[in-house]
Amino acid sequence: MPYPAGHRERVRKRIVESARRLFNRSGFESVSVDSIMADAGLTRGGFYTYFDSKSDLYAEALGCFFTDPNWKSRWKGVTVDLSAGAAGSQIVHAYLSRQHFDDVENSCPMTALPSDVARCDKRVKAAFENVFQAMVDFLGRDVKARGRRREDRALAIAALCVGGMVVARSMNDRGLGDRLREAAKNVALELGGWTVSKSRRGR
Amino acid sequence: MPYPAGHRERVRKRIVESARRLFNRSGFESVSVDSIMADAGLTRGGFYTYFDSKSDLYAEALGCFFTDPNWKSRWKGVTVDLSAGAAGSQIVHAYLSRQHFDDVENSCPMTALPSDVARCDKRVKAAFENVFQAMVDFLGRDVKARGRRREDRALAIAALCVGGMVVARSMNDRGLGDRLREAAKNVALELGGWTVSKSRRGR
DNA sequence: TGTACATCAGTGAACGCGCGTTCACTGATGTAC
DNA sequence: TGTACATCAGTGAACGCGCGTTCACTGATGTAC
Repeated sequence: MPYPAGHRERVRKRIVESARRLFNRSGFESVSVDSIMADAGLTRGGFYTYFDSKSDLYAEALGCFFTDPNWKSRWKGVTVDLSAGAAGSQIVHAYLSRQHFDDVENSCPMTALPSDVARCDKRVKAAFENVFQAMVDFLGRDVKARGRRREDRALAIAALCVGGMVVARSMNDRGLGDRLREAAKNVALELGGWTVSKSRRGR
Repeated sequence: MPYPAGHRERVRKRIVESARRLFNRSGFESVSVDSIMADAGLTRGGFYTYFDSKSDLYAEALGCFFTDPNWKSRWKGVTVDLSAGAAGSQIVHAYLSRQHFDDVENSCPMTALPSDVARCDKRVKAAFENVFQAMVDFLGRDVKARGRRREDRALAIAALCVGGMVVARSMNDRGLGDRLREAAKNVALELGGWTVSKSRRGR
């Protein structure tokens, strides 16, 4: 058994990480297997001993967003502490933050890749679905409403976060993007029943 | 002056239409100039007498969504009549309809292409921005609130429509997609102050 | 009405390039003795 | 401790292919006479 135990595991993880960042930045088509392997410090030839296809890796890179225990502090200066209560409000603030807006590489894949995924195969969509479902579950526990209305609002808040962010990223005018994130944040907090005092509305 | 007057204009329009449909279906990278020209009944060689680059055509195809006066009846069985009042409610219903969900080719580009656009150049983003701004303007006139709150809600309703649709398209589970569209619709109507009687909530 | 002609919309072969994937090979490693 | 060896992680050349773009050419057209 040459090479230390766990070596393969660690290298594999490094490839997935490189892929996640590069896919987030450039989408599925524009990232080559070559560039992923180079980013991970390897050459293209070894790729197919780790993954069956580029598409396979894509599904894995996409799905690992909430699986990775580090997601809660992925955006610099923004952390989410689910044990501290008001998790829903924290997620909304973090998701629609300027830090998340700017940090494309560590972006939530729902913001960076949704229209890519809509054209992909079932495994990729399944991974996307899991990410969305996880977000809705986190939000839902905290929504101040009951039954159907609670479900509706959890789904809507998630859609609002994703929609606000994805549209903001697709515009030239940074100011308009800021306004949009701000509006989405205000309305999302209102929908969750997490509205804060007026003095904090400016930021 | 060989060829009838307006011939060039008409052919050009046909190319943009083909491009719009194909880009909506497969995104920027996966559609070739060849396939667009073939779809328009031409061969690849002529392309560059009409457009400077593939990217140029993309920007134009994207921007023409609300410019084309036919957008109000783009999805089969769903029409929007802005003169009839309650335009906001109509837009929300149309945007989040199953018809829009299914009709990818005639989809709003904000639903079909947002993460593509986020990686494109300024001209493409400018076109996207115009589409979004147009939608927000249509909605804003009708929102039952005032001042800053009205603006916030118009922006949020638009983001909710786009987000709900784009996420629904990226999932495997059609049922979950239906639930999401439904929830987004309910919440969007509530935000606009356009809530209808309980009996219509099922559909 | 019929013919010769100039125009230019459209053609299709060709360019260099980068892609996903395969495969025969190399060489760094831990192990056995 | 030192050496020979089997293993297998990683290499890089090669495959066929489709891409965006260019360009010398063709042939359908309206016009002039």
